[in-house]
Amino acid sequence: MSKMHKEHTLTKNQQIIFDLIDKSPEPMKAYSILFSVQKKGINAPLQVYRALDKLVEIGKIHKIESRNAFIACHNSSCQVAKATAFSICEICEKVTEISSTGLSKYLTNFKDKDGMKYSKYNLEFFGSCKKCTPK
Amino acid sequence: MSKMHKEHTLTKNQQIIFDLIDKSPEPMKAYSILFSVQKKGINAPLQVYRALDKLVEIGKIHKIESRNAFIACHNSSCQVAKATAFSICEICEKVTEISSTGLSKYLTNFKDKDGMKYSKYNLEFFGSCKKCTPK
DNA sequence: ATATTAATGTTATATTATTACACAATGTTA
DNA sequence: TAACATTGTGTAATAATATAACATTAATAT
Repeated sequence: MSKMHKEHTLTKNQQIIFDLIDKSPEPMKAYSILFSVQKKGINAPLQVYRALDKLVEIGKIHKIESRNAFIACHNSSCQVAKATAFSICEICEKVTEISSTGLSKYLTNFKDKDGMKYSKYNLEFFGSCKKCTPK
Repeated sequence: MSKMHKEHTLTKNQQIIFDLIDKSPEPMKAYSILFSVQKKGINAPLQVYRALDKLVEIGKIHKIESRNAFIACHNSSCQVAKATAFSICEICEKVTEISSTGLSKYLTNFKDKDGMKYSKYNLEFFGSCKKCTPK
């Protein structure tokens, strides 16, 4: 039992769409996914959005909110999408999921002064990646 | 010189739209802003989006990415929109800007293991606010 | 004054996402 | 296994969010 979260058997549409996102080196947008899977019989936006919703829900993919795009989860410690952090290069748009135990501990334990109970967070860092930063 | 950021003189459209957002108890969406300001001579989406872009740029308002909505900045320490954190109640959709020196210090100084240089971050916490949390 | 930059007004269009409805597959559970 | 509930599918239509392109005007800088 090394997996952090329950295995879900993906349905056909979910599997097709997950595989596509998982293989993509960059975040994918819903309509670009749609165009890519039309040869596989997925014809309508809703079919894509439904699969995306489910995949996000079970933590197989994450939505990059500032980009309206989706990437596969490569971080077993981001317990079912409850605690996500990304770095985003504003030059080349490369997005990387951050897996820092320190960061996730800090944020998971963070309490605001209003005593609000948090069940989830999403953090997006912006900057320029190593490649795009002039020496 | 108590202000954290340079004063910008807002243009007419910018001022109208800022005032509206500033008075709103909840985040406002672009098209709801558009409907509200049509009596004041702002007729087209682009006029709203242009003002919003500028207001975000100078730090007078922030965009809540997960909601596609905008709130006025009430946090002098969020240096021109470079470092923003919000708490979002998933029940009543109340959004509050978090001003925690500890949090902003921690995140501003955070370095990932790829050595990426960050110039900005946005953090959104989700949960249920005091009002919406059953005792 | 004139060059430059920033903002405006307008039309059209692109992109992102959801509603509504009918039906099929799968999973309980009695 | 029959009945029921739940989840997923397919399709059409439409809503909601955001930008492109172009002409013009206002503000700022030299």
